[in-house]
Amino acid sequence: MAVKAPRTERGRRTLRALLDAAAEEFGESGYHDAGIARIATRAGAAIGSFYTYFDSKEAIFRALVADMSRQVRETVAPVILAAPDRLSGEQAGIAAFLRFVRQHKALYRIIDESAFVAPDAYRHHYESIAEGYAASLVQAFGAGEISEGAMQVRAWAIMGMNVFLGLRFGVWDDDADPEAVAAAAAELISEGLRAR
Amino acid sequence: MAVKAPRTERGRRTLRALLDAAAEEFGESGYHDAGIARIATRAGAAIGSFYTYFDSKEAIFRALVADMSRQVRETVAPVILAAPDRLSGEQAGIAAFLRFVRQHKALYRIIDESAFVAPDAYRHHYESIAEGYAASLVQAFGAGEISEGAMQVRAWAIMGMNVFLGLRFGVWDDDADPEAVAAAAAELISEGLRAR
DNA sequence: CTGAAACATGAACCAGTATTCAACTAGTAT
DNA sequence: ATACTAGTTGAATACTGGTTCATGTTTCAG
Repeated sequence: MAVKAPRTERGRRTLRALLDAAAEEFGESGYHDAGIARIATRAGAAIGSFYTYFDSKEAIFRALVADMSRQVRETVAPVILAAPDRLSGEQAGIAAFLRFVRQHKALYRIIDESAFVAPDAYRHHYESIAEGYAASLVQAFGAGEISEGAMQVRAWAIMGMNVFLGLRFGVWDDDADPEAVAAAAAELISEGLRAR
Repeated sequence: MAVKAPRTERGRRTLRALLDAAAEEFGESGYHDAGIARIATRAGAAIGSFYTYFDSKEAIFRALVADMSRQVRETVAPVILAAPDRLSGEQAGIAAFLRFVRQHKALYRIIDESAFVAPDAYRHHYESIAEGYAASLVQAFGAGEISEGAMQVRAWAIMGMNVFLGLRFGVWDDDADPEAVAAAAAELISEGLRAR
């Protein structure tokens, strides 16, 4: 088993501390330069305790990816769903995503790096988002809100947009106004570039 | 110096062979699992010869990123410029990019991984593309082809779309028709999602 | 209280691999 | 021909850092 479940309260605390410490360490140093010893130290635990809960460096990394994947979806999805229609939801979703990225830069890096450390986890993350996204596009089409088109392609295109905007205006640049970026992006998605 | 210039024809051949071998090795195994010894073997050279031309593993990786960054731009940019207008150029550009990715999956992976191995190189790659992209959008706006809007944001958004479509329909999925994907994406960029 | 299971500890181990280096060969200019 | 420079070689080195493990401590059910 990659991750061993603790049986006491003390164990749960240590496990939680290790996960939090790992998020910081991986986020700051990247997978390669992150060290088990440093993760343990950050968590106020010994190296041996690390191996009480995780089989390997990769195991804790995968656990983190799953954890964050869930966090992103649980943060953004409700915001989109709360909107009155798909297109206004778009803007709210992008803004929510940008704010999330700002507050969790480390986590964002980790998901990106999973493309190389744990490709299957990475793929699963984006495929599950794309699936939900495509489904909601189909629904919006049914409601007459959006035009006909290849929803799979659209879902991936919009996801890529979000990810790059998150990188550029969330991780790299702290000053840009998330709402303004989201507005420009949402307008692109809704109306396209063509002059009217 | 990170990369030492050869002084003879023989040296240039070896350097070239090492770069090609490194592209294969990094592409197949990723930065971490790639080995200098294996790169040298693939190139038909000795380990020592590797260090005749490159200071370190990271040095050859950076050299590759720069090399590929150039290749991508030199492949896609002319296709876009050859188009009669910005919007039809968009579709041609996406299709060209998808085809490029298919033919150079390894290279594509390397640029992506540079985000973690050589963040400055990664940033430089996308910033230089975004810059050219934004400039051409401004020009298209001047020509009355596209609407007003934040060109920086648009450039990054469209770049992100391309990258994700490249990943999903270029690297992961060989079967999808690049032209069809490009058409759907270009239509999204030009017209947006809104039903008319 | 008591014993067993869960948990904690960190020095030591060891595998993998980037890098060095001293001896050698090929090429070239004078 | 000679000498000098560029290029080649791969075993040995050096070092990093993930993982193991024997020993000690805490928790808690009965």
